[in-house]
Amino acid sequence: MSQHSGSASELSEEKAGPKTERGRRTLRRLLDAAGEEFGQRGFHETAISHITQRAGVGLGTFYVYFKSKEEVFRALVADMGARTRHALSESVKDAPNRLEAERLGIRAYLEFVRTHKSLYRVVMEAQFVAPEAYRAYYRVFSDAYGQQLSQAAKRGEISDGDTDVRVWVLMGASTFLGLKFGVWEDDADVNAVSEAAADLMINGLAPRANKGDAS
Amino acid sequence: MSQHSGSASELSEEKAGPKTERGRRTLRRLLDAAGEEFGQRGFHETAISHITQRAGVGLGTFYVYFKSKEEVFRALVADMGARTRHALSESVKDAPNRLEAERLGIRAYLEFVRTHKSLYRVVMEAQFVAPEAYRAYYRVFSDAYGQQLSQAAKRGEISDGDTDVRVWVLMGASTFLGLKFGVWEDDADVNAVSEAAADLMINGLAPRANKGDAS
DNA sequence: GCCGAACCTGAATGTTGACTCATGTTTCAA
DNA sequence: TTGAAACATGAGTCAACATTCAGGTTCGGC
Repeated sequence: MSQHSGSASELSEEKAGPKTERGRRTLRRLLDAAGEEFGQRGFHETAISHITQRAGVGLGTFYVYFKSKEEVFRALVADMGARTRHALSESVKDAPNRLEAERLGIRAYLEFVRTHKSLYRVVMEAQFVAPEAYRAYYRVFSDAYGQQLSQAAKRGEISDGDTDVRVWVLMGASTFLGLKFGVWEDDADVNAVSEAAADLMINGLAPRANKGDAS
Repeated sequence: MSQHSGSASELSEEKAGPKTERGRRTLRRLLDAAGEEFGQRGFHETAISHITQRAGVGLGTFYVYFKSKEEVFRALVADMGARTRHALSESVKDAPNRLEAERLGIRAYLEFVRTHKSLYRVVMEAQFVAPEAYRAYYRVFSDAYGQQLSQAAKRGEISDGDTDVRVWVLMGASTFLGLKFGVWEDDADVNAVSEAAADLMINGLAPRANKGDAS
């Protein structure tokens, strides 16, 4: 209901980025500043004036680029989603099989979180500030992830099992590892952590049948 | 610095619950109302007046029992921690071994989340509203969980591995399952979900060596 | 060297809501 | 019965922003 924006040509409902170079630069400054502030102080502790000050622009300028505080926040969540997906698919690109892809994925994810702590916190806070954006973030993720797992199972690279459940178990594991070892303890050995985690995800907790291991 | 509360006998720094029955009842009403409101609308969307109205008391009464909005919130997080720990240790009480305990724990956790959605959301939001309480919540959890895993490994009931990492992987998995199948899709089959999850945690993704399974 | 579009600005507005406090009311031990 | 401790109350205070707006400034094509 209430879908009457006026002009008939804009189906996508308002968009249109900056027209000049100056505008694009200002937009980027605002986005970066917002990411830092939201990530550091959280959504509610961050005032628009904090963002504009950090960006080095006037308060009013903010509203030239965004309709509201929530809007930047949503933009940041979407941005983080795109970047994360990109980083992960890159890191997994030439994995020989799914188990190896998992291993690589976990490591890449941890490293990515470390180098994007602010945006990572933004995504997590989105659960409360922008629930729809949060769900969308994980929906996109889980859809792609589920595809991969199903196909791998079909190929026999991994055992059969409930894909949906597996996806959420794996995303949860990565997310918590990211929080603990990426954000809170950013001095931990990423390598060791991701190896241990991958081992658990691949082999489970069950005791190994035979201890003999040929190199 | 600045530790001069006056009376010398109060080492624990302010506490002292209600003295009368009336007081205890009012306190409980406020806590319950706060849990509901915070869980439903979130910390920042909840006004103290919402809480007192739901509790059926005057606005000022709130401040008879709590020093601030944050304080109730923290109390709720602590309460949820205690309840969750209790529910889980009960459910796992007579598991024959650790793998079985994991299976039971996951199911119990999911069920618990379903029946305590509001407080569950409060705990998650604590990450941003009361970070210290949030970390404490997981610290207590992971300490106990780590103990269990280490001992089980020593007993040979589970394979060896980095306990700290495992604890966080498992907590993350449960938390996300709780969010997805406990809060968001509360019509999913808890049984199926927890079985599938337990299977993954216990056996991992790796293809089973021999398909033959003797009952 | 001019014009309109694009962009910039920060003082002013208006709302919201946590917290205070002066004033009751209830309880209960003596 | 009584007085004081415990409890209850809600109008009023006050600071903190999000958002608006009326009035600039800069830029690129001509």
